[in-house]
Amino acid sequence: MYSYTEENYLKAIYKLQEQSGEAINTNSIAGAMATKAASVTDMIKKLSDKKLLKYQKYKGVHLTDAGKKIAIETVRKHRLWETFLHHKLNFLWDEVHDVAEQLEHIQSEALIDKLDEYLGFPSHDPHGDPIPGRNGIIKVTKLLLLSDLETGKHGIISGVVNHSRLFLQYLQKNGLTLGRSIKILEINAFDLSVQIELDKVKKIHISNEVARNILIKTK
Amino acid sequence: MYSYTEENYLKAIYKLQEQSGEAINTNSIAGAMATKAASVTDMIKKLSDKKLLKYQKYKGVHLTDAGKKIAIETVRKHRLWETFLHHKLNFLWDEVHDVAEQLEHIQSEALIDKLDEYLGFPSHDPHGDPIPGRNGIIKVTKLLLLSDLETGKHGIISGVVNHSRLFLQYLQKNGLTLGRSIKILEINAFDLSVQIELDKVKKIHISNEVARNILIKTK
DNA sequence: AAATATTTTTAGACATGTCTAAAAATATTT
DNA sequence: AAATATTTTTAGACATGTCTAAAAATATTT
Repeated sequence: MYSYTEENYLKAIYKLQEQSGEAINTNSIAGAMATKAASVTDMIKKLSDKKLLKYQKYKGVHLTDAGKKIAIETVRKHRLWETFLHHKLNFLWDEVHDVAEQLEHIQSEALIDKLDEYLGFPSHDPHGDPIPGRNGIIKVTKLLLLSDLETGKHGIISGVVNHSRLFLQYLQKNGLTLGRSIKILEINAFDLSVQIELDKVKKIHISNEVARNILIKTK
Repeated sequence: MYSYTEENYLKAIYKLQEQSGEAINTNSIAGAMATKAASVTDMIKKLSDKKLLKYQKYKGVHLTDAGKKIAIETVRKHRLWETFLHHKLNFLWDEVHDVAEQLEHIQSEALIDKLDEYLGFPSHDPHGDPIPGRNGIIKVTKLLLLSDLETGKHGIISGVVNHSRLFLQYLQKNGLTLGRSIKILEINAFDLSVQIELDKVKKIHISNEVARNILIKTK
């Protein structure tokens, strides 16, 4: 149907669009795709010809419904595969992305449906990101940044902002994994670092930089 | 490392080589790859430059050790994925090939090793074909064609020659699946069709055409 | 508003893999 | 062995996706 490259462009544009809400410019796509602006312009024309996005020269781009559908399907596949790799094959949560980046392009609806069922129709991937349903609907849970919680508040670690391996490994090492309960003990007024209680027993001190990248579900 | 296309050529040449033992000519590769002889010549040159095969103009081709290694790795991946699809995702044995054809090109040694372990280091795929080990060694079991068994002989259905969906579906429908025990009751001298006893209870009549495509392990 | 900086597009090139049509080499028939 | 048939290769083209360098458009500074 669509090439790997096309799917990757659509996915990248979709993610940029979700963040900014506005038309996406050539350079930001080039950044996301690790390619050159000239290449982006070329590809944009192709995707525009295929009615997957709307394009006005020099004005940026936004996905059509058809383009968005493909982007979401690709995200769905990616997150289902990540879940498989983590839950079934025991990959660590910082190891799943690169392989899923390949697996997401396998073309077989039956495969994805059966995988979904095999995994028990998971709602979230190993990083806490929601997995779109086969209908393309994404159930978004309202999460707060740990850095935005006040002293005394508590909640459950439910996602990450930064997805880099370095950050994920740091969290893993310090037991700051999905599902852990946390409580804010003290916020340092000087550097905004936070003292937290993990799982009602362990005390941990984290920087504001870290706190700004952890998503918490409060009840 | 190597492109999908390169891996597919190497796999095709490997399989032709296993069958014939001799140098493989351009046309037979074109047939196996469903492409034109001119395209094969082009690709052969590239693979030859990369030292994956030996090539003499007009004389045909045979794989080097390096080429054979890649071919076997690709076969290993293909058969492990087929096993996964069948055993874990409940694909029928005639449904696994096409998806595995895509999955075999995913590049991650860790993935394949973990998949192998997850599946319990299977020795054979859903069609009874041996799965090469990570060291590239293929354990070949000596099997006989059902059509070559004499009256009164018995054994276990352990493989198929023809891998077409039509044939696999026929076998499935008639209960002629891997692991079933069979005994030759009578061979029709006229058309060489065979009356067999399946699992010591059911009597089935199959044509010689079918018998020539079922592999039996005799003790 | 003119000058300058930045972003985006265009033009032309290249790599990979494919093809058709014609030429060359090899195999088979007479 | 010459004629014919078949197989293989070559030449030149095309599609996809990428790039560099230059041109064009837009945004920002003065």
